[in-house]
Amino acid sequence: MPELPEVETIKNVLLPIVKNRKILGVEILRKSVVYGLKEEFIEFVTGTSILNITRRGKFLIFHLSEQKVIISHLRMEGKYYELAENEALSKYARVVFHLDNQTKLCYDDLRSFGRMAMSDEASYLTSKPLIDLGPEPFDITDVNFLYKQGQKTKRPIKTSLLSQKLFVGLGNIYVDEVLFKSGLHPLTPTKYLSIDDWEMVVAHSKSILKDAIASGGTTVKSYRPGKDISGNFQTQLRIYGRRGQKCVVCHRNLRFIKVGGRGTTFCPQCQLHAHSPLKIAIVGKIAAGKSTVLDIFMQAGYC
DNA sequence: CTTTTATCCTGTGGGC
DNA sequence: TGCCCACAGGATAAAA
Repeated sequence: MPELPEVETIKNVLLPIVKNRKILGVEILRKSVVYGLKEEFIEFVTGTSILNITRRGKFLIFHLSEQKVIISHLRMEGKYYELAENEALSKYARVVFHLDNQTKLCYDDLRSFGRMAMSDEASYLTSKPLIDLGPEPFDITDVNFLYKQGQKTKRPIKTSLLSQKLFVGLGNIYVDEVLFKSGLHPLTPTKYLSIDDWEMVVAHSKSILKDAIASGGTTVKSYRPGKDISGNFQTQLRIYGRRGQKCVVCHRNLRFIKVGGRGTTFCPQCQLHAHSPLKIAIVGKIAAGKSTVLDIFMQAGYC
């Protein structure tokens, strides 16, 4: 669900609400959401205070007293919100933190894909899962490492960008936006990207993510950064969710394919395959298989 | 080592 | 209406 701008927004909305609150108790309503033993987690958190909340990629980091840290990932549907102690929990509440001001911090997760893990200040950045993350997009000043890393794989560029290993923050929505703006076909083998391509990918990632943060994120389906708050970047999406429509730039029919199992919308005119011929002739007699071949090319998004 | 596949869950919407 | 299937913003462990 949430990508970098949504997690950043959630962090900003949540911090003033829970900062310096002491956690009096914890209820775990779905134990699979917490790594390790339920009792261990409750013991770990109870009695600590929430000193700060930060973000690393799409992970939320709760900094507690006693050098304790909770790493929280919302995956598709996770969300945090505060309720008064006497208010009823939602059907999808998975973890509830009881605070010292008659309120409770609720973690809701319809699909229960989200996870929370215990860690500490000394090691959370250098142990899994954060250890494998690439840099924050806003910290990138030199794209050379991306070019070098990219040379090693022929995986589709979209898959590489979603992996969070080159740099963090892009999910299925923003990666389609970035590739569209960069004029790159989502199936382009990563090794074919030039230094200039990487410059463009990084520049557009920064500007799109920055604009999305300024809009409070994108509200698709159920995302809410907080109670009664929703993002509105969805009005600025130029390619994501426009399946079946025409390109906002060239007015050709947009194409929808699967890349690494993820739904992908792109413009066949504005996003050409890098380093592939622009024209191919297919000749043959009737029933020789020309249209079959054409279908395969079209399926792959070459024409 | 890299890359692909299966999996964790629940709900919604389209087609028949 | 009911049923079945495809799809949904993500990451990870296991398998290949």
